[in-house]
Amino acid sequence: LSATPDGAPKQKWTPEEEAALKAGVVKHGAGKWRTILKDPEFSGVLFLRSNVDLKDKWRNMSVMANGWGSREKARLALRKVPSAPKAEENPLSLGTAVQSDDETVDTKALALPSNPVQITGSKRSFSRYTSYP
Amino acid sequence: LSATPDGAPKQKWTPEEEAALKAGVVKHGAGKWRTILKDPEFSGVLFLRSNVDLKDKWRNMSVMANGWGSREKARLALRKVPSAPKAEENPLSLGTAVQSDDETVDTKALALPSNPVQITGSKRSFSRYTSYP
DNA sequence: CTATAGGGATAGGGTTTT
DNA sequence: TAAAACCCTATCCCTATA
Repeated sequence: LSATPDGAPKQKWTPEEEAALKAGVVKHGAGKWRTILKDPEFSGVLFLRSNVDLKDKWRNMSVMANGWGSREKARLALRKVPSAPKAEENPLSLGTAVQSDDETVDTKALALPSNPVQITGSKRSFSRYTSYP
Repeated sequence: LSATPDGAPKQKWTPEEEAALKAGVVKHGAGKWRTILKDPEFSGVLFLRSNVDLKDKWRNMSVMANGWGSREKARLALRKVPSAPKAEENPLSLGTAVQSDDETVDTKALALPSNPVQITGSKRSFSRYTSYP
């Protein structure tokens, strides 16, 4: 029960903030976190979030929209397989009634409108093998 | 993975590339990024990197050479010892010759004349209601 | 115009709390 | 256990300067 000495009381995202984030992504594109933050249209709502916060929140929202935890599953699957005994957890999805109260957090169209971010092409843009640990 | 806006997921530096960069610095000097890149001795390994990439990587390596293991140090210092020790080794796999490295990543002769990098990473972590200028 | 240095933003892995 | 919020930092981008 040792709470962190100070500093980070964990700020939960409000529906207004989530809506502003989504609107910002629609307007400026995913990845333009600082731009979204400086936009006076959203800065009033997101003024206590950082650009990294926006990025993190968007990732969480995207993970939920994209099937089911692709990242965690993949990493856990590649963990050391200690031939663990099974039969202890059976994830029955109960009570996952997603109720949209007022602001429908529609996690459907997380498509970003392809930013006009095109570099002058002076650098290599082709990755031969994109492999990371 | 996800649809990358530009097509540059991220190119992690391989040990071979790091070794080539260090050898290039030894041969041509730090700051001669373009020269290192054009050297046929290293261009075969660093052909996907730009001179700016070399500069950035060298900066990062220099920072690591100094005392900046904040993550490791801090975490290890505050590490709590669990009462139930976990199995770290898995003696199932046999004959797995674990080779850690082929070239000792010697971070010794990073001739950098005192680079006092102090990032003002202070973020406002105030409560919910903060006045905005 | 080209190259480097430096500041700053982003991406992704990791950690803590719920 | 998983999920949400947050942290850490390698990599990448932008701009000023020589």
